[in-house]
Amino acid sequence: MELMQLEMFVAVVEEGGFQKAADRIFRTQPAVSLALSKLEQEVGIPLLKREPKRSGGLTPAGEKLFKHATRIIALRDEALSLLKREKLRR
Amino acid sequence: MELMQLEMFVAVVEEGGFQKAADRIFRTQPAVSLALSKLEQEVGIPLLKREPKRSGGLTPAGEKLFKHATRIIALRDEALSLLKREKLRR
DNA sequence: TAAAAATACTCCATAGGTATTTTAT
DNA sequence: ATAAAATACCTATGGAGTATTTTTA
Repeated sequence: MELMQLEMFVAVVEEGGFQKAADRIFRTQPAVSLALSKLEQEVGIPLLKREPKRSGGLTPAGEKLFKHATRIIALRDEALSLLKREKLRR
Repeated sequence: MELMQLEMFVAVVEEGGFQKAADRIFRTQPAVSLALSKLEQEVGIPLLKREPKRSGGLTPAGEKLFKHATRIIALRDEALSLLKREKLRR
């Protein structure tokens, strides 16, 4: 599990689709598809309900991961902005 | 910035050295050294005071990142264990 | 049948290992 | 002199792109 995977996962959920998620994070749809397949394989349980046309649904496991993922990403962003400030300080 | 880098960073701080950190996370000392150099390069500011013999010191930026990194890693571990439980549930 | 996701394939970047050198006490 | 980190070098893995196929509402 890596931050980029979590960021992709969050993007898919929030944007409601792989292509839109890909656009948001400057990647391609197959890259997102592959990364999420791999994440699901790693954790050993499906996270997304995949259905063309009406997509973006989460499994129960997906719901749980989503809550944590958003907090993790937020903490990372907070850390990055702290470091950016620290960098300017000198 | 990726979770593995943060995990290595936390390990170095907690273990007080690169070699011991490497042992803890099943990597080699050069792998840890390189990963942390890259992390510092990414954030644009030194995180560790590097001195052979007496190592493990943190810069002010390093202190700040450490606090966030431990929380991020803890959240990840929490998510993983939730998912593991969810997996067993079926 | 048309949208969205998955697959096939190719290529390149890089993460990681072994071996060695450098550094500071 | 010695313990620890950095560097050099090489290889293999996999991440990402383009093109295409599959899926299901």
